[in-house]
Amino acid sequence: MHIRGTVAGEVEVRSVSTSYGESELAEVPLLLAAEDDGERPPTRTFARDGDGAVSDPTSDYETTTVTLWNKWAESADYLEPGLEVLVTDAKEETYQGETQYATTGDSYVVVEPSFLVNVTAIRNWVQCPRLYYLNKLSGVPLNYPVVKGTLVHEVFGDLLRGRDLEESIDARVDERGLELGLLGETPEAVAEEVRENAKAIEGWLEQGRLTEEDSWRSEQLLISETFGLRGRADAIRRGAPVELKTGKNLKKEPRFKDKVQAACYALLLEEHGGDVDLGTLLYTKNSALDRNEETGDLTPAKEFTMGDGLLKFVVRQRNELAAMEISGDVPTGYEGSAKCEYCFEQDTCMVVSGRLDQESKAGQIATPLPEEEREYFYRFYQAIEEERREVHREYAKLWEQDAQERADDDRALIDLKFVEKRPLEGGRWELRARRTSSANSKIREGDFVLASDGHPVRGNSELATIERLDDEVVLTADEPVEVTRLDVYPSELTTDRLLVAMHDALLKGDERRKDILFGRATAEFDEISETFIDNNAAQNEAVTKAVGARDCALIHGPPGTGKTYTIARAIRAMVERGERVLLSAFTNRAVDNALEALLEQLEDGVGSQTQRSGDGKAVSVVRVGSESGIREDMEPYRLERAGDPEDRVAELQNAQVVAATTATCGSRVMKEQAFDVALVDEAAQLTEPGTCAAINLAERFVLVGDHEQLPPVVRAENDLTESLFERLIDCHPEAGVMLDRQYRMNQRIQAFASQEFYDGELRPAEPEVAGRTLDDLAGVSTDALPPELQDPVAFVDVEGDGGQYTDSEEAARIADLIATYERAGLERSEIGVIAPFRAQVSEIASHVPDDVTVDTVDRFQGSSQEVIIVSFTATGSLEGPIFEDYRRINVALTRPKRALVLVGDPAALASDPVYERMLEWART
DNA sequence: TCTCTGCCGAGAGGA
Repeated sequence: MHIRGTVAGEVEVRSVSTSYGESELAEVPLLLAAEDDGERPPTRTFARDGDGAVSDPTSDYETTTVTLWNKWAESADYLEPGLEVLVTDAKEETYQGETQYATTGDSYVVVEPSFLVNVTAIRNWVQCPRLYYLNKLSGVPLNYPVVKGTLVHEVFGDLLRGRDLEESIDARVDERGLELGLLGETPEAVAEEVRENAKAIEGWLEQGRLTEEDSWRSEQLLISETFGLRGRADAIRRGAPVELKTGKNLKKEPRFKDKVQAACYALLLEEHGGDVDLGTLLYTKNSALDRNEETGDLTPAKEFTMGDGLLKFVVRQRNELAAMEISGDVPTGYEGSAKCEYCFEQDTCMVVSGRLDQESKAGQIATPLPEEEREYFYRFYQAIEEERREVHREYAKLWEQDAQERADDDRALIDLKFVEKRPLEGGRWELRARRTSSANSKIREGDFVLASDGHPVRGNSELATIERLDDEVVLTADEPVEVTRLDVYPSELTTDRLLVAMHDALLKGDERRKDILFGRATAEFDEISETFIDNNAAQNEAVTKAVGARDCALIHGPPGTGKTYTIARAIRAMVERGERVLLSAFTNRAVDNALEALLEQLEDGVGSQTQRSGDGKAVSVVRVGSESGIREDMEPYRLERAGDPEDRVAELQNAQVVAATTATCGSRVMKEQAFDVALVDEAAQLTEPGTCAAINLAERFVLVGDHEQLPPVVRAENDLTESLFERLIDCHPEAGVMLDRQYRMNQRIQAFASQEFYDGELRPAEPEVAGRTLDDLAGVSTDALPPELQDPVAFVDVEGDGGQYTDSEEAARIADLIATYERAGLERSEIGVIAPFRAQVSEIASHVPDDVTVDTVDRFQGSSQEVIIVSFTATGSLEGPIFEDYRRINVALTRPKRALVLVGDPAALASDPVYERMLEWART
């Protein structure tokens, strides 16, 4: 039976004499819960909250002792109270009348099984725990061996799927044009080298075909809920893992870390019903010239038998890694037996140790960072790792939640009916399924998802790209899966990049930059006499500061104040001065909006320049990002990654303006780029490390945003919730400018937000704005509206149905209001409805016509409408965290141009002072 | 059950 529980106290380790000799044992007090539903293997579980504390240790729970024998006793060192432990194939014993458990010869002990560890992470960890840590901190830089290795793997996969070798090489090399260009490689030379490696693979494949019909499967993503492992095996041949290595290995035996990697895949396969005792490592750089002296063997393949001992060793290593990650400790390198003098990362290791004043086996060089910087590092390291644990929790939900729960959570589409699988050129597959309901989910076109025939972890599943998602789902994948279900596949990519950005800012960052970030120096500016914007003093000052900033400028742009225009004008001025500019923001949408404004601005700019100097040179602009993320009309500016390396790299390198999300700024390709200025829009929605990803690439930076609107989205409550923008606005008032003229709202609409959030400083830019009403719109007459809707701000009293997250009475009333506006001549597309909860958004959407935009506050940020109707969805009181953040109400109230209607229960709203003031304002 | 976007996925190698 499997035993699962939390460590409930101190672990006792001792030696005992047995009939087999001296044995180690560890006695672990464990808190168990009742048997679960029996769907899974007989496992005893317990309930625990996020901090590892048992949430309700009542009579449902029982404490017992699990004895871990011999090697498993080693794990006792890090079995802190609160850690979760799973013991497979345990035996039950009775001791002094109490039931206890112990490991058997077949047992595995898994620490924190819900913490999914990557196979490659274990490989690094086995090599040296500190190497694992360093890789995490600084990422893998762009270098040729890595790119070549990736290429050979891709070609290998293609060969297994039956693709022609030359066709595969051509296509794969072409796809990596940009990277190869940055590395200064020619396609011919790379293709030749890949061909060399591929020959070794082909030769070996031929051998296999001569002997018997092999059964192959390429690149399968495997997840183990028992061992807490995930990884993607290069190939599986007759049920056993095959790992490809493009490095050289002339020894008889495979390298140990490679064996470890194969052993991880064996464990994964075992959970999926396999019985693996053989692993193959394919060293493709080994050629006929490297004939094995002993055996005379020409093959690059090295087979080895996978003993029980190796598999258990691997699990213990995984445990050690998981325990360290949970505790937040920093590895020193003493945990392993690697020799520092052979290590490629020795220098990096010593510098990191020195700068962060960490203990390390390699020793320290360089002087430590100032204490406040080290404190910052550890604070943000913790915060980012907390985010990572939240991502891990998302993975765990793949098996902890049942299908319906995941669908209700919008994380899965479970209603699919498989239609067909069709082979594509190049050996990949197109999969089609029909949707049988209109259930919504966060899955969208272009996403990477787990496509399965029933269960994302236990069933047959494959990573797939969503090509189309309407009544039918069209996917592409490496292998054919009879898909009936799609699950969101969580990714650690963002957290990885945050960590690297923070590391780079502190350890590679320029001293002056850090003085600014830590408030140790005052921001300086060049004198600029040019006038950039005639009729708006604040905007002109903002552009002047942005252009003249030697360190940074901070532009505070409340709703409707033309920050996008200001950004565009500033970039144009920078470009005209010959500077190279990075334009970034957190979301693709924000990047595209800013880019659109810039393109308009540049058209004007080039025109006027032509008039002035006769030099009408076009400015080259490039948008970096994935096809699915970039808005269609910006597609012509998208940097294509595939193609001739020289051309690709020239396009990027010569671009005067590069636009990309902050996440993309952390990519290997973007990290190779350098800019004079980084301009970050919607900076108040970015975490500090997120902002660093962009500003790390530039000499100076300009942040544009509004910290009175919504903060960054983070999973865990921690230091990431405050933006760098907000912090710098406080500590560098000399660098800040607030845009104080708004071009959006009627004066009456703007009054409350201005008073409440902007100290009354926000004003209409022009009389036309202040006095705008629905009457300005063609065919609309305010007189046709009932008296209560004739004022630009109206309150509609609806008592509500008392529902927690929905209110059908409000929804019905809103449908009436929309009909009323329509009768007065408004187009449906001119009306927007905002609700706090997604459930209420769906409720309202089911009451109103399709062409009325209904969405949550969060998703309305950044856009505006002629008429906005707000559904408060609260009866009696304003309970719930969503109402606590007043920035959300600021966003909702500042979306309309000409009319705002608040719908809700006055009694509920009056229960909070801010909402009460809002009520007064709306009713007068 | 509060709100939620990114990312070409993971992994590719060097003695």
